[in-house]
Amino acid sequence: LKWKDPEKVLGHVCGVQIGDKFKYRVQLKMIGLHCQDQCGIDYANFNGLNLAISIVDSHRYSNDSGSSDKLVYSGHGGHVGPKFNGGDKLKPEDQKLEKGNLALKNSMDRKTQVRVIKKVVGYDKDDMFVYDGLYVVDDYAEKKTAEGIIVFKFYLNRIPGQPSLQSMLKW
Amino acid sequence: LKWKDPEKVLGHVCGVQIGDKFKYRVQLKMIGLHCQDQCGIDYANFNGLNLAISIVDSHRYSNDSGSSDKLVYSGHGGHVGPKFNGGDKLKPEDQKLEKGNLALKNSMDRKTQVRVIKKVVGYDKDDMFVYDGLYVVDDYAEKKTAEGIIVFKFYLNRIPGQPSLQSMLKW
DNA sequence: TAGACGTAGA
DNA sequence: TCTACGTCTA
Repeated sequence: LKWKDPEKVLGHVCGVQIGDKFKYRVQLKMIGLHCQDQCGIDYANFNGLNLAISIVDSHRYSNDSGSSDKLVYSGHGGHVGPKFNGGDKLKPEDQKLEKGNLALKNSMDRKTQVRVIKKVVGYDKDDMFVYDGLYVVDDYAEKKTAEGIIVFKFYLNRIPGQPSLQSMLKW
Repeated sequence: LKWKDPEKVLGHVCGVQIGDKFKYRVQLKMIGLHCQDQCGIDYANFNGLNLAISIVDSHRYSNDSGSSDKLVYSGHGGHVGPKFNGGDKLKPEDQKLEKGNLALKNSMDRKTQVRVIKKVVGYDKDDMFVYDGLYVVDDYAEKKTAEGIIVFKFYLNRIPGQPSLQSMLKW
């Protein structure tokens, strides 16, 4: 269920608070938080431009985030990341600035909000997807891995004024 | 939900008739017809011996069945079959007589019943999983593909006396 | 048709 | 940890 008006799609989802937890990706889809079954980057076409709507950080790629209000999110594609289906049997390839990667770049250009869902490992003996709130893509870079493969890195910053994930999670 | 007694596990499932249709694999699991999410061969350990319980023919491997009461079912493993996840990017390898393949062989030796579910393509504009009834594994062979890869073929025959799938499906 | 930061069982 | 005859979107 998607609309062409960014104002009705981007940003928070009605009824979902920061810290809300979900066990399955399909639940994120059902409530409209992240409308992709497996893909980490959801996006839609708004008046001819693809903008990112939400991303899920499941730690399948190497997203070395520093502080809690910064997030480094890897682009998708290229069979990058050690936990991919097919594992290390698939040869890594250059990632391309297309699909979700391009949408994230467009979101950077337009400074639009992106919802972030993080997979929290070992919460209450289980892994959970947790809504972390809204971020903005401030920068991106083409990195080269040790094998010489191009991988995109998107640098997101959490929009200030939101309650911290820690406080909402109540560990 | 599995028991150690083959008589309570093998054979028909209470309430499920030949020709019953299901859209999703998970439905087969919920009613106990085939308790695997993705794997085509379900089996369990009965007094130390793994026996096949049910198989799903989704046509991902090349199962060239002849008549309607015969079924040639390919073993699993080895990244065989053109419709595999990862597609043709994964190198095919020899299949091994283990897991589901071994269970099917054991079922052959013991002449135990195996439930068969077939994916029917284009039924009522949709693909459906249809319960086809009970078969027995009569033979198996190690085949070599054109690339020299070992693939198992299990030759199953439908147990006589069951209503035909055609008659129960009411095309 | 191919790709995707899934998911459960062995 | 790895596999597996899935399943949806683009």
